[in-house]
Amino acid sequence: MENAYRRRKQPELVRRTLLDCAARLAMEQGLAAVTVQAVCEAAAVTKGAMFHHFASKQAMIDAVVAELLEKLDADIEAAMVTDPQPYGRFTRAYVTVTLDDLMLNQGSQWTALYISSLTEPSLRQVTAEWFAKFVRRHRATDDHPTLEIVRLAADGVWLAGLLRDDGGPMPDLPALRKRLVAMTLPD
Amino acid sequence: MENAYRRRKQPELVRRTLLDCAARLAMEQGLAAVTVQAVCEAAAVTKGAMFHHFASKQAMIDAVVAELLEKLDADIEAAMVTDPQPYGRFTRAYVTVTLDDLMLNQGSQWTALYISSLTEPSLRQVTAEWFAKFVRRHRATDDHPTLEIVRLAADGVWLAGLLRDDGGPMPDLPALRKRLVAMTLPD
DNA sequence: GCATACATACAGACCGTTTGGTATCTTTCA
DNA sequence: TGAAAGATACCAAACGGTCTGTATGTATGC
Repeated sequence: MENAYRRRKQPELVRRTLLDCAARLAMEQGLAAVTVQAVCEAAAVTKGAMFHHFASKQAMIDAVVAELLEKLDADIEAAMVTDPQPYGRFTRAYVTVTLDDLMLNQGSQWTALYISSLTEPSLRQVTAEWFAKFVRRHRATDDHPTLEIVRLAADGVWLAGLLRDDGGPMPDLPALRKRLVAMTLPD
Repeated sequence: MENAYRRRKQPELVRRTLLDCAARLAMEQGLAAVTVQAVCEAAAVTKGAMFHHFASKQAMIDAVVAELLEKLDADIEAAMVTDPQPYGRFTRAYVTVTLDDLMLNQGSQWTALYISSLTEPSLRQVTAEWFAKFVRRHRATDDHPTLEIVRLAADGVWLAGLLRDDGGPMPDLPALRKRLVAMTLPD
């Protein structure tokens, strides 16, 4: 994004870059590090540009979280369509998507941001609704107490992933995934 | 804490009040709301007083988190000494302390703060070490994969507790507690 | 009377946001 | 077809506010 002033205009790219930089900052240094200045500096644009694309800083952060939830949405949906077994289908998808993300990209790309969206009161409601939507939608196939425990455990893995880089204990993910998935299958 | 200037000096009380107010702010409005000004205002003392008791804002927050972890420590230890069954003793204590806290005080007193201590990079390491300490210490009795799943599920309940007030789905805690504890017992 | 426990006042940095201007892009219409 | 006109994209600078932290003053407690 060099020589930004006189270059060709590329609004879509700038917007994307801003969102990506904001997400990266939140993940690597916490939500507190997501200042307008820091994001713009990382994206190599000025604050004016940022405020052209987003009405406020909060609007930008909201957009980041919304994108994150949409991505999770899509991943879960994709995992579900290939699953022939109805019982526990959503729970299985939830587990696989969660653990696979942690296993694939070392840096646990979304974890910190996702958890951050829970601590910030302004973002809590969005995530709460997103989550409630799923539970409501799949009540018919995923209502068993054991399945709930599996989902809660998957959430717990998110947290463990946060501490991973700081010497926190990290479970054997492949084995854990296997075991959790097994728990979602009917006896 | 009225008439602060000419009242009797009570350093211990002031320190306590500051810590309590900082914790309350973090729990109710998120860690971002914990500014020196806001804490001092809530405690009805001046910044001078606060900086007399704590070397920096970060030192104060560290103290809050340290207290929280100490409290958890004590609660877990207390739950363990009354447990005759060695196998899974720590995991059982972890589950009961976690869920009982959420069940007892509606507002999930510590949840938000605890999660914040995971999100904020400056606090992560302390919590990671605290957690690793436990796992290390009780490896002999709590190393089974099922026990790990139970602990992860308990962590997941922390997260669910965060979303509770915003309409997020909340599990039936007494039933869940029963079921998780049952999973920690040898067959 | 000296250390401790505060209050007061202030400094300097950084925050999100606004403003005003200058590019580039797109549409319109002669 | 192309030039004028308007909309959009972006920069640069500055504003008011709030942030943490410091320096200094003043009371209390032993």
